[in-house]
Order: sequence, then C-alpha cells, then structure tokens
Amino acid sequence: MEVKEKLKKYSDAEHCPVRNVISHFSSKWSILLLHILAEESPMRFGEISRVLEDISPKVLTSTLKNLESVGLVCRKVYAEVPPRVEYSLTPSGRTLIPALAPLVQWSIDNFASIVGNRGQSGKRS
Amino acid sequence: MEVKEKLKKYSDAEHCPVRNVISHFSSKWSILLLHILAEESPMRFGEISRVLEDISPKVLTSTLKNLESVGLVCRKVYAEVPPRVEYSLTPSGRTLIPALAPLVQWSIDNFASIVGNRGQSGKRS
DNA sequence: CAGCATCCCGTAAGATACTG
DNA sequence: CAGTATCTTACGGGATGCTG
Repeated sequence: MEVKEKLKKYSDAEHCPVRNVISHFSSKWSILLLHILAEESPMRFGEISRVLEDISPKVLTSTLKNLESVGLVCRKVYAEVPPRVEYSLTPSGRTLIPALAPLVQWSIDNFASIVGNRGQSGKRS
Repeated sequence: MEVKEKLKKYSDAEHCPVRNVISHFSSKWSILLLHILAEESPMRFGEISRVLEDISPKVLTSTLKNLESVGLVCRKVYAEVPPRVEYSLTPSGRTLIPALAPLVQWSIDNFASIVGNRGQSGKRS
C-alpha cells in the first residue's frame, strides 16, 4: 500500500492504533505509573502518592482511572475499615511494558543529546 | 537500587528520560509525522500538509519545530523563489523508529481490545 | 510556498478543601 | 485511607487571515 494512502487513513485518529493507544498513556504520569506497577504490584493509592510525591490525588485518580478504563490497570477494592484499594497491572498492561522497553532504552540513550546541555551540566531550575 | 528511590528520582520530569523524551513526541501528530518522514524523506511542508490533511499549518509548524528542536527532524531551507523547505529525519530520528516499532505493534495488536467495540463495529462519527 | 499572528476552545493538570 | 469537588491555570490544538 502506498505510504500516502496509509497515512491518510491514519490521519483519522479513530483509525490510527498508535495514536489511539498512545493517547491513553501519554499523559504526564501514565508511563511512570505503569512502570511503578510493573515493578511493584499491587500498590495502594497512598503508596503511589508517596512515590510520585508531586502528583495530586486528583491527578493520580484520573490517571489510574484512565489506565483502568483501557484495561491496563486493575483496581481492587477491599471492603474494610479503613478502606483499602490496591492497584496492579493487568495481563495486558504487563505486555505493554516490554513493548515500551526499547523506547525507554532509546530515551535513556538519547536523553542527553535531546536535552542538550540542559540537565547535563548544572542546570536545575 | 530500590524501586521507590528510582521513581522518586524520576518523579521530577527533568530527571526522567522517558517522560522527557516522550513528552516531545506524544503530541497528536508527532508519531505520525515521524513515520511519514521515516518512509519518505525529504518532504516539503505542503506535501506533509496534503498527507496529513486534517492538520493546520500552525500545528504542523509547531510539531515540526518541536521535533526539530530535539534533533529528530532536520529542516532544510532552499533560498529559492518560491521558497522551498524540506524536512527529513535526522540519524537520531531514524533510530527512534525501530525503538517505536514494538509499541506500534503492541498498539495494533491491542487496539481492538482497548477501544472495545468502538471502531470495531460500525462506529464512525 | 511556507509559514507567522491572532483569537478561541477544550482538556490536562495543579492547588486546596472536604468526605465516606 | 482513598478518594471527590471546585476552581484555576497552562497548553495543545483548531480556524482564520496575513506575509516574506
């Protein structure tokens, strides 16, 4: 198939798998969150909050909900007092991690050159 | 290193390679654009516009600039009348494509289940 | 042709306070 | 503890019109 045809087709977000999928975990914390859960599951809400110390509960909630809605994360509620909720990766979520690995590696390898002299030298806001 | 330490470190966007890198091409058209240029380089501004027919010049410009600023795309201006500008992937940009491939594949494989019955059946706006 | 300038909108994301 | 509610800001993205 012609490149142009293919891309014309994928210009429509609804028909582009990559965009459709990426859009779901390209939010600020999604990938980080996935990797946290990949290495340590299950985790409780508060635990995650403590690790991602800069995330607000609201954002964490929405990020988790988003990931849950696309079946990457599993949310398990325990009817206890005090309440306990545990998050973990779904099988589907687990398969995403290795698919992401090369990209992560690339990012690490190219981080320096991408950021240029930022982050490399003493630059810290 | 402890997972938590690692993630605490990466919570700061500036120290997280993945987020830092991904943030640059997680915009709506970036990946599509990269793949277009991966298959057909160089391309002129107008050519790209025609392929990505839904993109506005402004957004295309900013997307290209963004990709250029991180060294993924190369912009070549020809001092002619009428002006001609050609865009192509940099070597760095080319290495990104294969790193993205597994993710793309994963997206394709999991597209259906992610979107659920949307896009599968007749759903079209 | 290849943009830039400008205005507008929707949504991600942050801060803060409150609750089952 | 695990969120929700509300407000506010920042930015991506789109539309339109203009220019070197």
